Amino acid sequence: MFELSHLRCFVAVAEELHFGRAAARLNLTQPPLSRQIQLLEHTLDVRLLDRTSRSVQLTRAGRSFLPEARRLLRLAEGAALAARRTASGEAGSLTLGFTAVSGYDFLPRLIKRLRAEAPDIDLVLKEMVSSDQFEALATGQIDVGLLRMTFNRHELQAVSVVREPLMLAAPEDHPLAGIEVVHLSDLAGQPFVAYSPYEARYFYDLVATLFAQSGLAPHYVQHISQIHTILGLVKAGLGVALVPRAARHLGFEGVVLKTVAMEPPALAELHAAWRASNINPAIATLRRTLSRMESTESA
Amino acid sequence: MFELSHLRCFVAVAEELHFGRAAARLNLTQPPLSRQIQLLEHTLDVRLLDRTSRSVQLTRAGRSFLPEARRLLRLAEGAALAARRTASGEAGSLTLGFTAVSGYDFLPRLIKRLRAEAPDIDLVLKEMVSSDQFEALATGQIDVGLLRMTFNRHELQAVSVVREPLMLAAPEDHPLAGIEVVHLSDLAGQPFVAYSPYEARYFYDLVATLFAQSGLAPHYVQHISQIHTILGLVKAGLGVALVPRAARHLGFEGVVLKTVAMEPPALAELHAAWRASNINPAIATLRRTLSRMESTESA
DNA sequence: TGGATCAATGCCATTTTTGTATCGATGTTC
DNA sequence: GAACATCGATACAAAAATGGCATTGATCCA
Repeated sequence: MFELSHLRCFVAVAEELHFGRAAARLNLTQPPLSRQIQLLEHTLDVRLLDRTSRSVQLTRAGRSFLPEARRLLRLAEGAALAARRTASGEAGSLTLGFTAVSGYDFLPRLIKRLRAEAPDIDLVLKEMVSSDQFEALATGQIDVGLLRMTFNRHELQAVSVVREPLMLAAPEDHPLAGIEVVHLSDLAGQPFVAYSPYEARYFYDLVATLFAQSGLAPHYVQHISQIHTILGLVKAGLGVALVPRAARHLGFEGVVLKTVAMEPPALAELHAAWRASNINPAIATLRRTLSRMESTESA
Repeated sequence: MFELSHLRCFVAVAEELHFGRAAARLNLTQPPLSRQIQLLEHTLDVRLLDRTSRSVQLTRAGRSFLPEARRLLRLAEGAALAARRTASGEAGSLTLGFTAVSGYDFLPRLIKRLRAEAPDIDLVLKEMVSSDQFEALATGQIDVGLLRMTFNRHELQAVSVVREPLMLAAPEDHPLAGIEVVHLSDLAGQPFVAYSPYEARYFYDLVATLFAQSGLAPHYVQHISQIHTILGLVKAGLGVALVPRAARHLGFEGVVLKTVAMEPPALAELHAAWRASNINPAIATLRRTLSRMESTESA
């Protein structure tokens, strides 16, 4: 497997397209640089550069690899900086992670309440997908996450803050748009804009389970991670989709949302979660706000 | 600077919390493993693990570094795989990158047209920020990007597809919500929900330039990358914001959009761009669709 | 108190990396 | 066409890095 130093060599040659100048830039001589590139290519089993005694050109694979290499080097530098910053100890406030969908309605409501009840809490907001939030909670990068729980995580405490049904999203001129209440069987054979199994795993599973239990096999036409993009594709006529009810707060033009009759209803659940061992006092304040929201408001 | 092999050592020890077992896992003996960890710590100038002869514990910095280390290792593996896949040559269709905002209106319209005019084009959609699209265009990962041009890129060909003014987003119960046409001077002193200088660089610069030219210094309260999240925070009362007119297609509940009087108007411009040397014939088809949209439709 | 466990350190052998010198290929000039 | 310059690859030797064995020091348990 390659090392980051190999990537540095590759990036230098790829940018200079000249082994001598690249070597000078790395404070090496040309022969070891030549050998490092060969090592890298051997490790990958991919030719990254076509070279003669007179010219160096990136192959197609080399051109594809270059931004990846740069990205890895950049992330490595960032990781080193972040480690030093963490070690130096920086005072925190309350860092709140949140998913995109929670930003449509729940987050605004939470923030409004929090500002009214605890105006001295300094809030830092970080949008990230639920899987990234789990890691960020474990490491203390965020204090609280608004996320989708996929299975029991005993190191976290969590409360359910939103339970909402899925609704059908259809173009406003779609046959199903005129029906008051849609049945799952109405979706049979419809082109379907689906969730990405990687980046929107929670919703992908929720919908897949629903279809499996109903014996439906819709025709998937795209896999997308973001709700607003899904609504855009529905608007464009690519198909219909099932989206959490919170999407109605977007008021996406050209798309109608329809109640779907299901028993039991497929509910999308949003949790607020924090690490039990996190001693940040602002978490207790947030928890009180959350419990007051639960008892007085519904999604 | 550290190497990926150092990260492998660290991850093994961090997961095992025992140098002997971690060493066995790496097919090493314990002493060199101990030294590699010391090297890594020395390189970072950060203590990652507190250890006695009896126990190994992650420090706070170590806990923060662990997911970064894992991520780097994962990305490195992915980069190797991707390089091999590229080298083996895979036939493509038309891969289209697009920004989140273009997903609100332009992309759905484009897709609708394209499906009508060229139904045999197999479209692969990838949402990514403009800076990532530039890299993806250069490497052939996407054929065409819907993106914000930040400066002239002579290796790309581009056409402007949307030019839209910024509008003021305010909570519907805000004093400015009742005014028909807002002036920039009305924004003086207002809490302002701003764009992230990293992830929404184009809009950050556009707004910053506008304020600098108008001699305004608003009070920034948050830096956010996604428009719909900005609208959510505006709804929550954190402040007002300037958003591209396309946001009106959202009809975001609780937020009103107001025309802002400016001369010259600050226009947000979206381009379709492709690499001049990309010979994918589907690009020509897309270009024809784009030129027809330009002559018959406006944003 | 003695024995077991486990991370750190010392010393040495092995492996890897780097630099110098040279070779082979290619392009330019006369 | 020959001579020269340029530039990546290869050979050889020296320097640096890595891994293993043996040992030390600290801690825990019976």
